[in-house]
Amino acid sequence: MTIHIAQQGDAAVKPCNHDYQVNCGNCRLNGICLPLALESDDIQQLDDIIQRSKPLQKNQHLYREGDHFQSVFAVRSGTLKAYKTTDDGREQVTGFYFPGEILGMDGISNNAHASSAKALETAAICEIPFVSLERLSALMPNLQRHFFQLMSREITEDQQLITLLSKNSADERVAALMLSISGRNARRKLSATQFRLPMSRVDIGNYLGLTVETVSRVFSRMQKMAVLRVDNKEIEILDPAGLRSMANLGS
Amino acid sequence: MTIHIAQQGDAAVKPCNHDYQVNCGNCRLNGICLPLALESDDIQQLDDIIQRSKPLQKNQHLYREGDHFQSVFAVRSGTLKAYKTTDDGREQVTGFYFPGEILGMDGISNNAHASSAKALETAAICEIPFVSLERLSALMPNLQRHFFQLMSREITEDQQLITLLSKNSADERVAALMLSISGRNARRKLSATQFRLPMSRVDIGNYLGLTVETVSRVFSRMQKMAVLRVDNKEIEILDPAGLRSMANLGS
DNA sequence: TGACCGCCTTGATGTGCATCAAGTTAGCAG
DNA sequence: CTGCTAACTTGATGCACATCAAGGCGGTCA
Repeated sequence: MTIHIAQQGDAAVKPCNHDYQVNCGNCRLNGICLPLALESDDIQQLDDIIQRSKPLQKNQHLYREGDHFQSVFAVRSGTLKAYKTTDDGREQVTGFYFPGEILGMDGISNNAHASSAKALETAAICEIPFVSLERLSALMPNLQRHFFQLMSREITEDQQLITLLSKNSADERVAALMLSISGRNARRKLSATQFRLPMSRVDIGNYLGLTVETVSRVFSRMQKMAVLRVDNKEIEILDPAGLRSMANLGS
Repeated sequence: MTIHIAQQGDAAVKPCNHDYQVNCGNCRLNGICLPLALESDDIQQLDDIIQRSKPLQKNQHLYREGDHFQSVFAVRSGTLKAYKTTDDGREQVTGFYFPGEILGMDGISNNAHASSAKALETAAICEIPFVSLERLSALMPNLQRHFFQLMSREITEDQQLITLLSKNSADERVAALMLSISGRNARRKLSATQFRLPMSRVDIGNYLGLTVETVSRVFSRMQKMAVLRVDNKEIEILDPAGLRSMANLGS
């Protein structure tokens, strides 16, 4: 078996050659992404159904509410936001998706995407055609189990957000989001205490059911309390314990 | 093939004889419940894994947050509420479950129930052991698909609630819940305009992120506007169009 | 370099719902 | 029936966050 190495001039014959060699087997996210819990033979099969197209640019849509549902997607790099548009034109951000996370599962129930997804920055995406995933799931119990678990996690996370929106103050909501992002960074072996927010204050507010002004004020307050250092989108968590107690979530 | 008819005296040998003859094939909910989209042979197989135990009394728990996850459940009669307890002891109701609906799917991700479920009134339940369901799903593509869809629907419904909590006024929230209950009644061929609320004002408020007092005031206001007739738990929708416009959801 | 624009911050004011408080009604046991 | 309790309603007051308004900062394009 020979391995084809990228060369000058390939671009003309192979679009997207810059990362054609990426696959689930060598992807550094495979410990947290869909291949989790699969044997290497199985990973190979999963890999065969996955499509990798050219990266999404900032603000490009991966799919839009109402689009025919065909695939779920894994984030390989970058960040996306999912959102619904209410009939009176307002937006509700329903989630942020970081590398290694799966989105699009809300489209399964009606064969149409229930929300839109757009890139907050340049993002590389793995597309997983759902019919292939179903076929494979029937053959690979571990994959079926894992996908059930992924959907179940989406449910529990939504329920967390419901509780947050319904019971927690502005301070608590923002603190909880910072902790969530911190934890997801840690899962990807990135710093849990220093990171750059990929989303705007508007998006944060929208996600947390707050206005921009309130989000901004909360950040200022946390900075004054020396819990966070905030420099525009750069965040440093100075006092993780303090932040956790502010979030008031316990778990 | 002989059909065994219930007789006096069976009780001694068969506990729970009062409804031992219920099965998915003859259940009047099979058009909206899990068996939906299955052939009758397949329904038989599904039926074989389903366990029907004696009904839950009002306020009894079906499962509690943290319990080991083994099964998902279908409601055959009665109503349940699912709720989480925050670490500071408060409750967050995450959903109400009516006949034909499935609950417990949030336990799949961690092999432990992420919420508690208790009966709001006497309720008959079908228990579906998850390992059996997985096994069967691998053999029956339609079942696998349908279960994926059910989980996906749970996700989209949670997202609806998120939007409701984050963007809508007290009036809109209550109106949306009334419409939701009305629609779910219609699905079960019951009246869409007259029904009895199985849950208390406290539960409604808790679910919608409001206090009891606010819920009560909204009901009074709607009654004054002749949109609803409210007599304690008895509800009559007098002006469905008005209620829809109050809910301000469009879809 | 300056002018524009999107994004963020900060302050002043307003309001929808929570909170507090005091009945009223329904269900139930005796 | 009488008394008890849980559930609900209604009113008065307060507050967290929205809204309105103005200004600062950073990036980009001519």
